[in-house]
This record gives sequence, structure tokens and C-alpha cells, in this order.
Amino acid sequence: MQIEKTMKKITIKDVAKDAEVSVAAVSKVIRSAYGVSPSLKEKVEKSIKKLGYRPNTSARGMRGKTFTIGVLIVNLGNAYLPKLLEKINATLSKSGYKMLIGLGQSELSIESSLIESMIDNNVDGLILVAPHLSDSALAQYAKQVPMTVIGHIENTATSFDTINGDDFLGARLATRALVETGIKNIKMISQPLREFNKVDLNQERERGFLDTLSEANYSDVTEKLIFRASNNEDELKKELALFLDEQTLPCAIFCWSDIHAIPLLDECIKRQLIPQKDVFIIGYDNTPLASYSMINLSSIDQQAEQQGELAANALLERIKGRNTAKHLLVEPSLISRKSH
Amino acid sequence: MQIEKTMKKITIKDVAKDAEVSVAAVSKVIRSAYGVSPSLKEKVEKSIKKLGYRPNTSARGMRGKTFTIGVLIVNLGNAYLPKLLEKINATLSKSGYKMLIGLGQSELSIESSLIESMIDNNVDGLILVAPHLSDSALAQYAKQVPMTVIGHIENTATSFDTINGDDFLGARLATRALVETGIKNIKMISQPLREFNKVDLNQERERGFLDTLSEANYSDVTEKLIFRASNNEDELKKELALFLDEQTLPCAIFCWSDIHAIPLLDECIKRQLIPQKDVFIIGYDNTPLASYSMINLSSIDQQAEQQGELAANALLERIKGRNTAKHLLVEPSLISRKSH
DNA sequence: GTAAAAGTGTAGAACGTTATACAAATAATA
DNA sequence: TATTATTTGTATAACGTTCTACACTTTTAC
Repeated sequence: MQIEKTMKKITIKDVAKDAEVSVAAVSKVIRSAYGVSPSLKEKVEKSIKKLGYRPNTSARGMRGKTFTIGVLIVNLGNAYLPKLLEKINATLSKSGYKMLIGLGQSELSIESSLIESMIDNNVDGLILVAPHLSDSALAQYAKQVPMTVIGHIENTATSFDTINGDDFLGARLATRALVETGIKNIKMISQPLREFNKVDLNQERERGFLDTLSEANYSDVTEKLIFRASNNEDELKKELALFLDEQTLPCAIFCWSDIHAIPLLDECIKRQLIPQKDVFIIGYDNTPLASYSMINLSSIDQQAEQQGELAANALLERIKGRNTAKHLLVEPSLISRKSH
Repeated sequence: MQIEKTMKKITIKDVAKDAEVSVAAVSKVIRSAYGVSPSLKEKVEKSIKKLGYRPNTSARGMRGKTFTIGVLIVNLGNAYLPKLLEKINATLSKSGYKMLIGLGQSELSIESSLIESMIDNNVDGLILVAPHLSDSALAQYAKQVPMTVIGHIENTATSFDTINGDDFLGARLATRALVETGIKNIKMISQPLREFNKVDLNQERERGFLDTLSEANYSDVTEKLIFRASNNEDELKKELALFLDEQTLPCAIFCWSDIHAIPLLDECIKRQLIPQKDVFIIGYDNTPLASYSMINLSSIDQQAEQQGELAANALLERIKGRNTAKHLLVEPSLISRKSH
């Protein structure tokens, strides 16, 4: 802790010398391995403290563990990430692990190279958040390093764990609530389709949406009720404006994400459309913004924190040796505000 | 690129064997070091591609460079970070560097240990974003690794670079605009004071605030006009409510950050106070949220992207050998919307 | 009192790179 | 042609850890 006078890095050798003991002994103490006497332990720990020694992660990576977990995220702009990441971080650090975040740029090639870069850093495990990669690509990486994936539905995967909100249920909750408003024109705003994955979280939401409408005896329940908007922020605005142009009011809209719901609501306000009268909107993720009284967006909360904790723990278990897959579903809930 | 059949990691040895050449030769090619013939180069590159070889960062870290830059952030919730980080990432990757984000939790001890953890990972350089650490602590770390700091004013530092918005000017722009509204009751909402730093960004904003008021011949220009609110989200709400209770309307308020301005505006709306009539608010950072028409917050834009690029480039220069300090100031501008 | 078991510490190889020092081959100069 | 430079490739010692194998003590069991 104290400020070292010299800039030379303190290595395990220095500690060994200071404690008048072998390098191997010091290593044993650090790893709390078997076969060290209390007196040895004390001596070494004293020297470690005195010199301010910290094991070098790179060197560790070459033989043993690095106690580092790579976390991959694609879109930092998504406001549900902070809570998630903080919880992952907190959970990991309880077990002495550090979190390293890699930031993808929603381009697939970058996402791959980021994962590879993490692997090259010898992380002990990987948590991917809503990756865009294909199932098979994920399976490949999972062979190389323990892995847990959040926000990517694939419950047949055997080589990695998945943690998801129950998106089908979430969509049902939202759609149900919209149905109950009595509005007949109900739409959903979704994401572009992914080509290569069997199921993705958004398909589940779409399924829940359509399913609920059918159940409520809506007529003409088809994919046409689903509008797939771009993820690009600038495009999105234009597309949403066009979308609104085409709607007959009053209109109820379920958005796959607050990132879409808030700009949509924004566009509505601009047009002087009144929530709970002309438009009824429900978002997803219950982003912090949703709760501001100027926005007041109803949204599905999918418990990011719980997902983060589950993911971190699942990964730690995997690192400890579990090699069967876990696929966990977290139950979402509807937070009702003034937008529907 | 292709999918490997085997899970064994491909090392430089494998490449050497495949290319029928020495390990040293391969290393030379990778580093594009002096003394390799075109034919050797070609052979090796072919094998690298064929085997999908990627150098192991840990191993690299033990001798040479890791081509990894650590970026430290404290509060992920701050919506001005995404743009900043993305720009840093983009700039670094142009030069073949990877960015690794470490997430602090606004506790000092964690911040230190995070930096240390980065150093232990043998990063080639460090970018700190708005660190809470003391000047002297920063100087200590700067001795161990090339470092650039964003959002921390200390233009006497010699061992590291700093990149900042011109906070004095930014505050002046905002305050000037508030003065021009004609409102007499002008306040500022700032952050808690930092004990150990000579100057910090917020003090600069406070200085700009007071300075402008004096210049405009306001009477009784003292620190009492500055309200220091908590950074904790929950506390903040209560404090802002109390703050508003005490104000005589109309009232103009300059907030040191949109993170504070938006909840403040929110509280105003709740109380049915009308912006541009009862309250006049200007924030800082020009967060994406500010531009939503439900929020419509005037804010000082401090060009996060430019700061990110400057920081990344400054760091790369330092890594290349520059050892004099650079202290750059980015000029901010007022984005006028409907809150003042 | 001896043999076996348990406990405690150490030597040293290994991990995958880099980079220095050098050898061999080739080209340039005298 | 003999000498000196230059170019090209290689052997190998680091880097800071971990961990296996082993040796030496001490304890336990009979």
C-alpha cells in the first residue's frame, strides 16, 4: 500500500529474498496451497505487505490462472448495462476475480476479434452480453474458455451457460396490458432479424406478442403487426416518424427495448399525441430514464442485476469444474407508468 | 480465421514448425523487425494465416509490449461515457491497440486497486477518466506506466498528460446565458468538494460561475450560491427537492452535470414549474437524453469525442517516447434548448 | 526402537513470447 | 583474390509465475 521509493517492479523473487525463503514457498503462500506452516505463512505475508508485492497477471497467465474475467458488451449506449455490469463486477470480486470489459462495435468481425483478444489475455472465463455472433461461433469459443452468455437464447447449448429474462413472458405481460386498454390497433416495434440463430431473444418477444393477441381474439394476427426498426440511432428516428405517419390512432405499441420506446414516445410528444389517449406505449428493460416524470414510460423490468449475479456465479461454477450446461430464466415484471 | 479442429492453442512454435523456420524468425516477422527477407516473410505469414495463430498477450507482456491500453472509468451511469469510450477505442485500434475497460465503483481503494490490476496486466498505457484519486497518487502511477487523464485538471503534472474541456469557459457560457434571461436568483448545483486536489474540474466550473455573476454586477456573489449535492442517485433526489423548496421563483440554475440537471428538471416538472418561466436550467455534458423533446435540456457540450481522440493520441505519443507533459483544453459550447 | 506416514520446504522445468548476440551466407570493396 | 560489410536466419537467455517431484523433518503407529 505504501508508496515505493523505487520504480523497479517487485517480483516474487524479491519477496522470497526478503522473507529468506524460497520462491516456491512464496508462491505456495500466495496460492494458499497445501504444505505451508503458520510461521512460514506469517513471514511471507509480512514481506508481501512490506514490499507491496502484487503478482504479475501476465506471468500467472502463462501457467495458472489470471483471476480475470472478460466481459463483452456490444452497445455501451444501452442504459440497462450499468446495473448489470456493476453487479457482475461486485459478484466476481467477492471471489477475488477482476472484471475486464471489452467493447464491441456491433460489427461481427470486431466482436470475434474481441473475444479472441480476451482469450489471448488468458482470462479465466468469459461473459458475453447480448452477442450478435452465431450459435456455432459461440460454441467454438466456449471450447476454449469457460463461458456464460447473457441475453442470447440457446437452451440447447451444452458447452456454455445462458442467462436470460423470460422474454416470452415479458412480451406477454406487456401485450396483455395493451390489450386491456381496449385499443384495437396494437403494434410491436422489434429489431432486425438475425439470420443465423435458431432462436433469439427478440423472436421470443415477438412470439409472446403475437401469442397474446391471438389469445385475445384479435383478428388478422400476423407478422405484419411487427415493425422492424434499425438499431442505428439516426436512422431510427426517421423510421419511427414514418411508422407513426402510417398509424391510425389511437394506437398501442410494444417496443422491444426502451432504446426504441423513448425515441418513439419522444416523437409522439413532438406531434402532440397524448399518452394514454392517442398512444399507449410499453418498453422493455426499465431503463433508469423510464422513471423520470417527463418520460414516465411503462416498461418491462427484466432484473438486470439478478441476471448479472446469476451469470457471474454460473461462470464461477464452470471455472470450478462444472461442465454441464445451465440455462436460467429470470422472471420479468411490468412496471406501470403513465405511457399506457 | 477458419475453425480449428483441435483445441490446442497454436503457439509461435507451431508456426515455426509449419513454416520450417526458427521461432526467432517468426517473432521477427510478427514484430516486423529488421532482418527478414521477403521470402521468409511470405512463408511465415502464410503459416500464420493457415494455422490461425495469434500471439499470446500474457507471454508478450513478460518481455515486450501487450498492445493493450487500460481505460479506467468510475461511473458507468454517466451517459457521456459511451461516445468517449467508443472514440478512444476507435482511435486506439487504428494503431493496433486494444482497449480494456476497468470499472471502478467510486470508492477510492477500488480505484487504486483497479489501476494496479491494469499495471499487473502489463498494459502499455493507461487512460483514466475523471478519476477521484489525488494528484500525488496519480503521479505515482504515472511513473510506472504511460498515462493520460481525462477530466482531471492538473496542468502542473509533468509525468502524465491531461485532456479537459475548458470548464471555466463552459461555466461562463452557461452562466452568461442565465444572466441574460434577466432572472436575479441564479444558483449553481455542484459536486461535493474534493479534499486533496489543488484544482478540479468542478472548481473551475464554480469559478466560472461566480466570475460571470460578478462581472454582471450581481450583488452578494459568494459560495453560498453554490449548492453541493450528493452523487448518490437516491440521496440526490431528496436533496434536490429540498433545494427547490428553498428557492424563490423564478430561479435560474446551472448544473455541473446533466446527471444532476435532468433529475432537477424532473422535480420541477413534478411541481408543475414551467421551464423558461419559473425555472431556467442549464446542464453540462450535453448527454444524449438532453435532446429528447420531453426533456429538452440546454446543456454545455464538451465534445467528448474530441477529448477521447486527443487522449488516445496523446497516450500513443507517450508510449512512443514523448516524456514531456501535454495539457490540452477543448473548447465547449452551449447547446440551447427549451430549459432556459 | 524402527517403520511408515504426515508435514514442511526447495529445486527447477515449464508456459509463449522477445530480443540480444552471434553464425553463416552473400555482396561490396580493395 | 582477400578482406570487409551487409544481409539473413538461429540459438538461447530472459521475463515472473506455477506446480510437480523430491528431500528432509517430524510425528505417529506398532
